[in-house]
Amino acid sequence: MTSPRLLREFFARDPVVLARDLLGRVLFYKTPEGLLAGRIVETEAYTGAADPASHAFRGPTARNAVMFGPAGHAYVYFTYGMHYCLNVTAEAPGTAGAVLLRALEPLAGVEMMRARGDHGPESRLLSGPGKIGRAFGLSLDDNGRDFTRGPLGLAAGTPVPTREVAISRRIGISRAVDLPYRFAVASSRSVSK
DNA sequence: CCACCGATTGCT
DNA sequence: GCAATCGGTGGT
Repeated sequence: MTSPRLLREFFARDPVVLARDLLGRVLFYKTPEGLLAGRIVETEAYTGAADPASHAFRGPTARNAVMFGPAGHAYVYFTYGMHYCLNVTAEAPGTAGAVLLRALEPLAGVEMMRARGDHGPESRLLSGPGKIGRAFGLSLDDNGRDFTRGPLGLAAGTPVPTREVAISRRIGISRAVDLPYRFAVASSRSVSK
């Protein structure tokens, strides 16, 4: 997981496969104020035309444009009037696909995360997609960032064995509710509720 | 142009 | 169980 080219290949796959493979890897964000990082413990896959729950289901729009671009870029969307959620794009250009990062275990920058207002237990600072957006200070300015270059990126981390992976239905959606596209590290206290 | 509603969270 | 809070989306 070092060269931009190898990273690009890693991301440019079926988002369902990518969502599983992202577990255990490390998401980092090098901000001017310091390093933020977390171990990925919960993800969800969203595909395109075949997935009614995906923002890309009805085709390209201004909001979902990066989902149709090259893999390995941040798709950040604003929802419920207050939350910013982070995805990493998948698939080849022209084909929509993304993985929603739903929960991380904090590894670095806990002070900075707390400074943004969450005073709960450390293990719960990043235990939900909206909480990741808040703790990392994400906004629409981050939409489209290249994970293979910029301050936002992925480090190898440690592999998660199959017996530790819990596969289930996606959370908070009203369509395509039966697809087993959610992946979580069973033993982690940081998985969303 | 307008009305609806969401890939959420936290409090009652 | 439900309010907060607002821009994207789709229909008129």
